[in-house]
Amino acid sequence: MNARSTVSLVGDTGRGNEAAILNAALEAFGAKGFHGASMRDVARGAGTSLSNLYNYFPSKSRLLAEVLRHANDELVTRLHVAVDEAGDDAVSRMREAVRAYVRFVVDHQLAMVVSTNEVRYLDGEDRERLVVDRDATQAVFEQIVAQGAASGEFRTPHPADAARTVLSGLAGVAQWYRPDGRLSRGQLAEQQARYALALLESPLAH
Amino acid sequence: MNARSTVSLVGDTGRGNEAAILNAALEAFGAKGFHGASMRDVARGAGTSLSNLYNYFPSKSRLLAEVLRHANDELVTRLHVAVDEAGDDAVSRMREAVRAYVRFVVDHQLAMVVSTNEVRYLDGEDRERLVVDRDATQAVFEQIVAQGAASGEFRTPHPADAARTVLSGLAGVAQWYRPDGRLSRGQLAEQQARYALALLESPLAH
DNA sequence: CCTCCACACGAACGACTGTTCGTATGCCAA
DNA sequence: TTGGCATACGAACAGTCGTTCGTGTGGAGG
Repeated sequence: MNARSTVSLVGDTGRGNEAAILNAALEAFGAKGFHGASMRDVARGAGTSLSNLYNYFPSKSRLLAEVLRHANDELVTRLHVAVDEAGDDAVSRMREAVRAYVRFVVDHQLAMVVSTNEVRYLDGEDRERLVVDRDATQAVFEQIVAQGAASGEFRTPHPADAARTVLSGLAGVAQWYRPDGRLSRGQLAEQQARYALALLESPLAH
Repeated sequence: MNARSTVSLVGDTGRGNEAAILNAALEAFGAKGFHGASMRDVARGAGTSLSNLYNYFPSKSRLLAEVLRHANDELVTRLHVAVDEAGDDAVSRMREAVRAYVRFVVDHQLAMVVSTNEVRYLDGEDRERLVVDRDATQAVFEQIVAQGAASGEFRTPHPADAARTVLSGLAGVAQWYRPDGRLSRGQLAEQQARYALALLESPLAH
């Protein structure tokens, strides 16, 4: 079945066409890249006029920043819910964190791709804010790995480096995943969880 | 020490300013992205005139294609040398392949970043040719993992998927590596090799 | 000497870019 | 009714884009 979710990243915000513009911007930036997509592309996708975009966002780069912020918020929320609902041991928590991450990639692949590929076009405050938000994601994984290293559940040295490598691999999933692929959403999540636990040298995981 | 190599990706090609143009294009595309960088940027970086670029490359996208082809050629060459010089067992071959890959990332980080981030702006024959070339890289890793799975050196199921995950993680290194980081080139290569072997569930590796 | 070819340049073209301006509509509060 | 505010639009601006054109130079081969 493996159908791609058609749920938009941004739900209604209560401000006229704001959500439509944000989702259209995500589509445009995802399809053509930040500099390859024009504000006219975004307006067309949102079903509104070019000049009306500037009633919501003061510039193109700020529009990108808002798109990325919405994407990261959704990811962080999902991660915290998943980890909170997991057991107390590091293996369980890591497994659930990876599962949640992969499910986000499958549900909002475009958002993930844009997040990793276009973030470098931000500058100034917008960039700093997003870096801080992204560090929060990394901290979730780092803390779990540190816990597992302390308890003996993970035997990998340099927990912080290992956590980053796991995250790097997960982000990579968005680059090659195809909704019509061989594995279902759940199977992919399970497989990635196994890879992560193996990389962390968890003796009991397999 | 960790000094970044200052060796250019493309050596002299025997055709006037060709190498300078290719290297300048790599710098420009890496700094601003394919659509963010202009042909005028490339010309300035190469120390030549805008119109002269078209004596060497018929279009901007073809210029990108040639840059990516040079980068991939260098990577594939290094990989084959490393694997050929390794022992016969899969663990040794994988370790050397990962080491060579990481060393390429360190030596030519910009080329690696551009390869992963800008390849999607190619289309038509240029894109197809690069996909074929990239499959050759993947095949090197897939074959090693398959060998190790058959011999029992690797216990991971679905060798092809595992190989892609390893490669995906290695490509990710280029996104976060900094020459002034804590680890030396050799230490980073060693660490990534350990991660790869652990992910492949190699019982003897650690 | 002459021709050819590789290499180099400045100027220009039409298309497209992000952004601004002036204006209009309709709704809510006073 | 009046005023203000959020939302919406078309037209226009100044700048940049990739690409082409015409021209020029200098060395190699006949």
